[in-house]
Amino acid sequence: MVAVLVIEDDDRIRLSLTLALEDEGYTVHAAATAEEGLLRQRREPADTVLVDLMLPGIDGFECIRELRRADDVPIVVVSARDDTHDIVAALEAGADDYVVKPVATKELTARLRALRRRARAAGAGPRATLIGELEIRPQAGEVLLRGQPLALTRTEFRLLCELAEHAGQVLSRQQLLERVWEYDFGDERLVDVHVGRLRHKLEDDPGAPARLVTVRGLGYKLQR
Amino acid sequence: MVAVLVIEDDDRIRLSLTLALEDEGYTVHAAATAEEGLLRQRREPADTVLVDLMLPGIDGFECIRELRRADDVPIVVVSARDDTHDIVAALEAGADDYVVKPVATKELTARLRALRRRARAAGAGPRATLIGELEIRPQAGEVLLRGQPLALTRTEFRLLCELAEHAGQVLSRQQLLERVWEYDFGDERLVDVHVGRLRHKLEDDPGAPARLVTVRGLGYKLQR
DNA sequence: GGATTCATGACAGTTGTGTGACAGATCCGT
DNA sequence: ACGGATCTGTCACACAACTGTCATGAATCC
Repeated sequence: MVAVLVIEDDDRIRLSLTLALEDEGYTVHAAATAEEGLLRQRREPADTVLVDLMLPGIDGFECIRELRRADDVPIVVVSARDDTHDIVAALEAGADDYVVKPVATKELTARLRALRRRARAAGAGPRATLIGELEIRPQAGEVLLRGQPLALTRTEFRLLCELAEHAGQVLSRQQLLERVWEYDFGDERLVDVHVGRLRHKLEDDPGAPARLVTVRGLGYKLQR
Repeated sequence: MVAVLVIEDDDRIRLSLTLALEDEGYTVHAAATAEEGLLRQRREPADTVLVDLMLPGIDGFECIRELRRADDVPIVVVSARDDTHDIVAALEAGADDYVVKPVATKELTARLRALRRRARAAGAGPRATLIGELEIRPQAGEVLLRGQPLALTRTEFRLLCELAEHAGQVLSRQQLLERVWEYDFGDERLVDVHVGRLRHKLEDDPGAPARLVTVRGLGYKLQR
C-alpha cells in the first residue's frame, strides 16, 4: 500500500487530486495546511509528499524544509504555470520534482512512480515517527524530546528505534539482543545497562521511568 | 478458522457482508453498534475487524481508537465514496486499510488476505480479552481492572491467564500446578497462596471474592 | 465434635533489576 | 600515527521484588 500526502489548501483541487490518486491505487493522506500536513507526516508517514507552494500560514518552502529535516521522503511541488522562480526556489529548498497546475493525472502519477522508483533504488529506510513527546527521525539519526534534540549514542538510538517500532508492547531482553545487537546469544544484562543509560537521557526522573518502563520478568516497553 | 468482526449499523449491508464473507470461508461476528462490536471483540477476539465509519452512538473513529488501545488487530474501514476526509481521519485513528461502498467482495477479501498476511509477517501475538471488568493484554504485558492497570507478578499473571482462558470453568489445583508451574507433582497449597495474593489485587473485597471464587473440594474459577 | 479444606501472615531463600566502576575498542582531530 | 575523548561490554554489588514453605486459625462438612 503506497501512501501519498497531499498538502493543498484549495478544497476542490485537493479533492480532485485525492480521487485521482486513489483511482490509481494510492492511499491518500490529505491536509489543507502545512501544519496539518507536517503533523500528519510525523504521525503516519506517507511514502511521497505532494505540496502546493501557495499555502496559508507556513508556506510551501518552509514546509519542504521542515519535511526534509525529518527524512528524505520524495517531495513533489505543485505550482502555478508561471512561477518559474518559485519552482527553482522549491527545488533548492529540497523538493525532488514539480508539476504545474492544472495537474494532468497521467503526468502526476508518472512522476510519482519515477520518484518512488528512484527512492527505492536509493534504499529508502523507515520514516520519522512520534511517540508521546518523543520524535524519532531514523534518516536524520536524531531524536527529539519535546522538540529538544537528545544526544544518543548509536546503540542507544537503535535500541530506542526498536522499542519505538513496537511501542506499547513488551520486548524481551532476548528479542532486543537479537534485533539491536544481532546477537543470537549473549548476556542479557547488556540490555539493562543500555536501557539504564537511555533512561538517563530521556526520562525526567530516571529513578521512576515513565516512558521506558520495565515489565518485570518480561522485558522493557516504551509507553505509547 | 479465521474470524472477522463486522461493525455496521445498516442491517442490509451487514447481512450482505456477513453472507459474502461466510461464503469465502470466514467466521463472521456481526455487530450493529460500536459498543456491541467492542464488547464482542474483547470477549471473543476476531482476527480482523471491518468497521463502518457512520455509526450511532460511539462513532467509527472512536471505535478504531478503542480497538487499537487493546492490541494491533488489523482494522479495515468501510466508508462512502466521498468521505475522503473521513478516511484520512480513520487511518490516523489507527485503521490499516479502507474500502468504499458499495463494497466489492473480491476487493474486500483481497484486502483482508493482504492484511492478514502483513499481520502474520509482523508476528502477531495473542489478542487482548475481556472477562467481566478485567482486561488482559498479553502483548503489553498488562492487566486492567476497570481500565486501571494492575501490578501483577509473573506467576500471578500466568495464573490469571490460565483461569481466564477457561473462565467460568473450575480448574483444580492440580491442573493449575501443571499449567502454570509445570509441576507434575508438588504442594497444592502453593496454588492457594498465589490465589490469595491475586485476590488482594483484583477483588474489591478480598474477604468476599466476587471474581476469583473457590469451589470447595474442586478448585478455583474465574467468573465470566 | 472431629476431620477436612481453605485463607492468610510471617519468613527466608531466590531471582530480577539498577547502577557504578573499569578496561578495551572505537572515533576523531591534529 | 598519535593522543584524547567517547563509547561499549563485563562485572560485582546492592537492593527490591518475588517465590515457596510453614504454622496457625477459620470455615465447612459429615
